[in-house]
Amino acid sequence: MDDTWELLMDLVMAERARIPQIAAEFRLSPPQVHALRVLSPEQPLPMGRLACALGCDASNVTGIVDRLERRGLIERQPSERDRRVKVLVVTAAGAQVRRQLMLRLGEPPQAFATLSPADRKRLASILRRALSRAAAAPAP
Amino acid sequence: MDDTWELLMDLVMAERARIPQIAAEFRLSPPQVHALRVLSPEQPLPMGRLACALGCDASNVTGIVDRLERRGLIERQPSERDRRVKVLVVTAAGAQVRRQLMLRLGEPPQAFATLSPADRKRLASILRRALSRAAAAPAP
DNA sequence: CGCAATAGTTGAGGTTGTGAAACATCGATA
DNA sequence: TATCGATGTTTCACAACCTCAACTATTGCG
Repeated sequence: MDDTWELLMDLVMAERARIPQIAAEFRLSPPQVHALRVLSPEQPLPMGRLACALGCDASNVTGIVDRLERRGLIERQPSERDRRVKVLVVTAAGAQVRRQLMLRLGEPPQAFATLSPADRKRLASILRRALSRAAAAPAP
Repeated sequence: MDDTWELLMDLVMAERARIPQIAAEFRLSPPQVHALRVLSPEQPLPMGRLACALGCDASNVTGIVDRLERRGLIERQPSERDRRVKVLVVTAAGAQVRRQLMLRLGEPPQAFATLSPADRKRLASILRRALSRAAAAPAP
């Protein structure tokens, strides 16, 4: 009788499908979008940390970064503290693309734009409760 | 100040990341999981319709179906009405794997298991309203 | 019949992903 | 200080995914 999660899953699936489409609008692949999302222009990140954020192997990140760098969106720079690591810096061009990308990704779907303010407020409140609990109970 | 959508997006992203992991548990790839999810054992589907459901090219589906068929989870069968189309039938083994897969995919995350019944009820109500509006306003 | 349209496959080319091995570098230890 | 295990990145081999264009077989219509 409790189909709450099922409903939410429908939404997750519907939104999931939007990402490849938005990626294509920017001539990027979904992993490239994910990477650009993670890479803040204000805070360079070592490759290893990007791999961790993307949840994939470090050797895989090499290729993704290669292609983003080839387009001039990011740059590898040697770290000053540790000569093994290369930090990823978002270029000016990359920052501009990223800005528009984030805007596009952040657009709420029609379904939510038409919800009443009261519903939105309630929804936000419930979600905050749920997410805070998720954060408070990490894997052992 | 309305971060409702942002909160929901966090949830979508978190759930999105779960799928490759669950797929790996079943020794399947994410597209294979998606395909098996779409293919109901009770209702065979032509390849073209599967391609449509997966949102990808028909030529791509050929390979995905190849691999699912090689594992004995589904079968290609000639359609009786149209000798061009091949309908995809879930085998007995496929139906069993699918059953467990759906169970695993349907598990609500901890965050929702700990929500109060009242919150769940409110959440379901709001989501139903949002999704019904989304369905009522399709693309032109 | 002739022929455009449709369902599926094939092949080329690019991207994602993993795992193993190589390499340079770091940090701790003897 | 010399060594040695651990770490960050890359490279390679391999499998899967994905698209596009071309191809075959079949359908349904004029």
